Amino acid sequence: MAKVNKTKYALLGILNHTSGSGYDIKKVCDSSIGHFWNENFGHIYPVLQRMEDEGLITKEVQQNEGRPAKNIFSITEKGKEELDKWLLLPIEREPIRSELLLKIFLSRDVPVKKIIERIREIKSDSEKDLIKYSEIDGILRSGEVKVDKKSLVLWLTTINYGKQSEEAKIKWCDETIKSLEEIEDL
Amino acid sequence: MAKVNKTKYALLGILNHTSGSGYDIKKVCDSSIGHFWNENFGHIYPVLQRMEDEGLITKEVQQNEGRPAKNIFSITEKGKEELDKWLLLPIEREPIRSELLLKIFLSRDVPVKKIIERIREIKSDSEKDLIKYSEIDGILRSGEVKVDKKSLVLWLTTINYGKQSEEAKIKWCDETIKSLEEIEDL
DNA sequence: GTATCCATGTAACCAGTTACATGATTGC
DNA sequence: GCAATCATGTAACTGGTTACATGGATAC
Repeated sequence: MAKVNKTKYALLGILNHTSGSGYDIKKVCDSSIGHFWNENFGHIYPVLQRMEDEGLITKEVQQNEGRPAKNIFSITEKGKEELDKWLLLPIEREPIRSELLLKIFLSRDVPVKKIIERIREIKSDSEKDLIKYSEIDGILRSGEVKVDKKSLVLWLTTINYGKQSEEAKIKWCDETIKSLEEIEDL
Repeated sequence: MAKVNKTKYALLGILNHTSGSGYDIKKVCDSSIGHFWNENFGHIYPVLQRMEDEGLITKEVQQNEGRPAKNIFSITEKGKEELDKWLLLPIEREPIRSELLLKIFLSRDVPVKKIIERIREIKSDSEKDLIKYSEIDGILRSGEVKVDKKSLVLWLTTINYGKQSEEAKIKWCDETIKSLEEIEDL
């Protein structure tokens, strides 16, 4: 079984929400879903092209004064069907690759002090992320963002996922530093 | 900046612990570090070849009666240096791509009941994983596995990471199911 | 007699990344 | 004057996956 192109579904899903250009999609990826999804232009444009060829989306050129023309893409019925089908498919357990855990696992010959330093950095990053999540949560709950109730709930759950993950990571950092300090003389 | 080949360092790290064949390495990947790292033969063999060419490892053919010959690889001084250098480098924040969160985020048109079903599956998977982690933890603590004290502590922290993550995920599932039940009529 | 393990490797393929090219406009 | 934003795209590349090929040994 060949690897599924998930970019396709991500773009389809974003266009299902609002029609837009490749550039617009990239903005959504960087802002709204940046905490769990990323895309880059080098992939977005060719995939949009392919999707148009497959009839999943349609292109409409929009002229703008003083600005470059935009290719506005919209999802078709066929595209909508394909998206819905994918959304109902079980979530694939993708193989994990954690550089952090690999490094820890292999750090027998690294001085314990250095490892602790590294973990402290990780913890500090997580703390910053946690604050960011709280901020996004606040913005979403403030009502500033115009969005239907159901989507709002769904979006909040993705933020909550981030929060839970970071909290767990911080707890792990604390516990790890503690056990490392106990063997610091080794 | 080109993407770094992490397989290289994973293999180097494993060989730094014990010399062995590609087949042996694959076994380590599937068992000891399977919960946070994966490799496949189609990548292991060519990378080992390349590493030998670069002088990071050496090959020795080992003949065995009644079994296929094995290529036993050992890390060289140069390889050890490169590994140590990498281990001290800050951990790269790799872009995350969570199919779970993407699907949730895009599920506006999916019936809430279906989403809840899906989350229950996720929760059940996490519960199973949690049990597995506890089992591995037990084995490591039992003293059955022959390993130096420092490595043992490091390995236990990777297991603990898994535990914390799964616990956080379970908590998220519960909270998510609860908020979805509140909007089930939408 | 059949499945699994041992053991190595190649070929085809695809997803995704980075760098480059182009050029106008707006804000500081 | 400079940086950032708007906007689209291509080319080169690499990392990693899957499928295929081979074949003996062992366990049930």
